[in-house]
Amino acid sequence: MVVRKRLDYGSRGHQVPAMPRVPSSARGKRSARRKKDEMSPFDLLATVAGTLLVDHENSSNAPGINAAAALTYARKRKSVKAEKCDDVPPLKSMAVENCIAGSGGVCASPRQPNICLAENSSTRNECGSSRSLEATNQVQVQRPLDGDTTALYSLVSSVDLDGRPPALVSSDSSSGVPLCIHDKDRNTSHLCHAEARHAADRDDDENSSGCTHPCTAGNNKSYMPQYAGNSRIRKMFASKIRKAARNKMCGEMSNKGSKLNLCGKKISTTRQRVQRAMFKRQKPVRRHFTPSSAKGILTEASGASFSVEGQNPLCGSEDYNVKLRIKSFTIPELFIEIPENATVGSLKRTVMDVVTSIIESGLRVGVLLQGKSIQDDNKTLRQARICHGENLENIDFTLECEAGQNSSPGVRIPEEMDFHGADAMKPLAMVKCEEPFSEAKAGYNSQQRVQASPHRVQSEHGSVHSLFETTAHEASASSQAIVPVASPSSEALAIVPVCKSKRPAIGQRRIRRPFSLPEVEALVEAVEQLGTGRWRDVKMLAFDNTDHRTYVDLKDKWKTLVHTASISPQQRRGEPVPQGLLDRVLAAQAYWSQQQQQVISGKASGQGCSSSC
DNA sequence: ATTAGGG
DNA sequence: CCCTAAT
Repeated sequence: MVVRKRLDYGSRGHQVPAMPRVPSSARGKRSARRKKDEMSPFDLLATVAGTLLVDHENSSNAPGINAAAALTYARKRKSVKAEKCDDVPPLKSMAVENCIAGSGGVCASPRQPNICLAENSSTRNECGSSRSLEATNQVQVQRPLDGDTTALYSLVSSVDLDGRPPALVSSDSSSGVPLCIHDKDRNTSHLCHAEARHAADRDDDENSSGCTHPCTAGNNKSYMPQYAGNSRIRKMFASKIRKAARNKMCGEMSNKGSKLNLCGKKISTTRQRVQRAMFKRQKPVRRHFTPSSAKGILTEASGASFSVEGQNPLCGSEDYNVKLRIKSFTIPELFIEIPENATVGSLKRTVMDVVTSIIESGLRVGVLLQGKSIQDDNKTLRQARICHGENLENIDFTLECEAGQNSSPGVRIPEEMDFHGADAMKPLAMVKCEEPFSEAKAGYNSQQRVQASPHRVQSEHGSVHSLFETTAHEASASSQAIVPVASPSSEALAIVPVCKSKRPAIGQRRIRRPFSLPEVEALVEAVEQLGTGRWRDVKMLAFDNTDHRTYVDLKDKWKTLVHTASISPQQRRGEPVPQGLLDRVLAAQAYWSQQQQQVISGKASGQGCSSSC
């Protein structure tokens, strides 16, 4: 293979340095060595002390870190990440919980997982009245009570969570507290309460080792600083969260329909920052993987949930027939991304498509009693303790995804969206992230949302980022944008707050985006010209317009390409890369590494680059 | 902000 | 892809 020699570097006038920057191989190695071998007793002490300090300072808000954990960190510093569980704020774990359609699926969340099952609406009143957007449907339900005469009327005790805003977003940039809207006129507050409890319960159910602190919700502000104060901990925390999220989203959900609540997708702020920065310094585009025009308006449909509106006073009766009426049934929350120039008609169609996809994916109703999901469908109501005399303060109904994840075509997770891709113009449903329920519990000022004007439509160019930011769990910040969503009867459900968070969300792994062949080709070509070690230039040369490929990504990709090229074809995985390309990779790698060697040797001998110049 | 490397 | 040390 002939390695392409220095060529004309085009407009940029790049000169391939005869002496490429010395890749101080020693640099990395040194650091690595240090990391592993130089941990001194001081490190341990410092670690412990620091951890304890942090713990102490935030003990009231973040019960997560404890002395034991600190010790653990100290002992296994290298695996601190794994230990971070304790630091996982309930908020994080919650967010994770609510994803329904795993990756690629739609995460809808019945923010108000309550259905108002009303028995002739005689007893119930407020519950559905406010939010019912859809037609009222009468449903006859037979409820065999296991031969027991226990009445079902207690079902009513369920929740009236309607007051809850579809999106728990704080509009106050100063507070990182997710809000639960309290509707003054309706006692929606308990909704938050109930959900917070659910969170806790779920935590327990899932053995989230020690990560059960849903109650810290009451004080987000105080709890956030904890992470801000210690970047290391924060990162570990983020990492932990990410992993938990990943596991939950992909694992849990596929098996048993998970709650249709929200999908906790967070975004790596750091990355965002980086990418944004790169965006700024964009230079003339050389490649065209990404049409830069595909920006769109992000719209969020309202979440769905219902409340049991009625109850069946069958107590003591032998009549097992229960007449229930679901007064309100809306689809779960979802995000839709659609070009600004799309027509209203297309918007409607898009919404319809998304809704359809959700429905087609299969939905089923889940029942939560005391925050715990009742999985066994064969249980009688009595066995499930859904009967008179039991603690029925909170029975929630949720929409659960019947099918596995990928069941919602065209729906993607926000982070994953490639706005530049060929399909960029296709409207996509997006996952909406919500704040942890537990957070909702904390009293917050509902006014914020109420004040929001229902006709604001976010359409600025930064919408993409905004959306991402919105989905970030850290939704602490921000301004909200309210997007009107088709809502016949107006009222709250129609208003979806979109939060724009300035603060980067911590820890959200980017979605995997395998390099396409054209991208690989572009990379190879660029490296052939520029060499290894000049990733920023490579980025500018071949991926300047591709936001999601950072120079680090390119470097990593090159690394994998080199590796791929050096192993047998049988061992290769993923989309096969043409051997020809791989050959070029090896050739370029060999050439440039040689160049670097020369530079190094030149330096070492103090000869400058005489040998190669 | 970049680069190099380990994970 | 992520995380980090060293530049």
